[in-house]
Amino acid sequence: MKRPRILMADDHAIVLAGLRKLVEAEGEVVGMVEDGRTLVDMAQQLRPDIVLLDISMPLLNGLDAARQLTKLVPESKLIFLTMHATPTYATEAFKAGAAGYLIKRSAAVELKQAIQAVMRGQHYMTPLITKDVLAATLQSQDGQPSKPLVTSLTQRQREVLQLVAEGKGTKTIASILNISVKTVEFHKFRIMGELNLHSTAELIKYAIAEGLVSVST
Amino acid sequence: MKRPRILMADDHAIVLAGLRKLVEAEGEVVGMVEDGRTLVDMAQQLRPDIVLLDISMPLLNGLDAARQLTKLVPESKLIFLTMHATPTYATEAFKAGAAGYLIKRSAAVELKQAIQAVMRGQHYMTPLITKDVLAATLQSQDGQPSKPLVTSLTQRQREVLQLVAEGKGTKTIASILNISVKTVEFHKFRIMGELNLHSTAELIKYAIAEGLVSVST
DNA sequence: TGATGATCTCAGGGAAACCCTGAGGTAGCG
DNA sequence: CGCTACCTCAGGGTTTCCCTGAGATCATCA
Repeated sequence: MKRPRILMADDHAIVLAGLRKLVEAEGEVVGMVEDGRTLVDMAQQLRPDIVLLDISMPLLNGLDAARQLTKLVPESKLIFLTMHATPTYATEAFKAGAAGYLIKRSAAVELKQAIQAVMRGQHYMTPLITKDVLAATLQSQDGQPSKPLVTSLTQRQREVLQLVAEGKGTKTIASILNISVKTVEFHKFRIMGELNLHSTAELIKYAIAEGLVSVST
Repeated sequence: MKRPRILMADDHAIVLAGLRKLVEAEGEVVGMVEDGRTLVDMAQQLRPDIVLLDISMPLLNGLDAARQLTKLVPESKLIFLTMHATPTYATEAFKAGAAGYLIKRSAAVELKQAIQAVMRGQHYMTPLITKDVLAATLQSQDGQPSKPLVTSLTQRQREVLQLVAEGKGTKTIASILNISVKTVEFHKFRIMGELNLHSTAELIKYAIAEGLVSVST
């Protein structure tokens, strides 16, 4: 197989230098950039086989950079390597034209697998989040597949979730909503099943991430 | 100069693997771990010359790990390598016994400089934030020291709080810390009293606001 | 119209956590 | 030495957690 020419983009310079050592085992690193705008410029000049990029970058974020690159340099395969492990970011990445999605918690060997997969014309997603991504897409077949998962909850479930995240006890929530404690417990149970969460702590962090409640209170 | 034995800690596996390649040019990498608690264990066994560690790590954050390591393995020099570029974290790190502080935006060459500096018994701080650190120090001379961190809690209380906020159950926390469930409950009780909080939900939001844990994980 | 699916409602019940009180052990310090 | 701070743990009543089963309502669809 042809040795791919690779352009790398990450705003963490020291991390980028380290990753280069790993990537050099799989291909030729033709450039390294530290912001999205420079990435778009360099990609047009270098026309690399693979662009390895982060999402969080100055001047232009990785998702918007990807949307431009799919039009400007359609022959380059895009592989995201980011700390974001949420299904929302992953689906956005693929909608933006990505061929691969890794997270920084992924094992180093996944980098090799992803590069080889996209060079074969295949897609690659880190197994660490495939389950969540599938769950998210299945639940939103009709509507936009990239909306936050909170929309898959019912009205009542969102009410309960917010009160839980605000620190209200089960009994308090029951009296606020004029339902029994058992019903509140049931809603929490269903919410956790729906979102694939397994503790009240995760429930609260989810509500915070979705903006249902604020941390400053 | 003696070739230093280095232990590395970062919860981003793929980043860690890349950094290893850089570090191997400066010393012998004797181990790599992905959480703070394993770091403390391994450091006691390996007694490395240098510990290169992140702040954000599961089970035990890097700052608390450093506080333990300065007592348990005082001969090991601690170099932080983190994405946190705020003076607060940097000063906390040095108060916790660090000999070096880098951020992930630092240039790769700084890694070499930091390692060599601490091996000579000197300290190293990335020039990217020295100005801010000095400004913060001067500002805190006259007025109150600006410290939003969880310093009012004891070491043990912070450990429990982090695990609670990570979504671990009381029984799980007890086994991780090798103490009884009752002791874990007691710590939570004292933490809530100390912080004037009244539910696990508020506890979690507090930990998030203080940066003990991240919502995106 | 009857069937179906989605939702809300609630109970049972064992396990676990919550909340508080009391109390012993250890380390540092004046 | 006494004092303080901290960690440790038990007891025990109350509450919540987690899951299963089940009836009621309502909109939609065949």
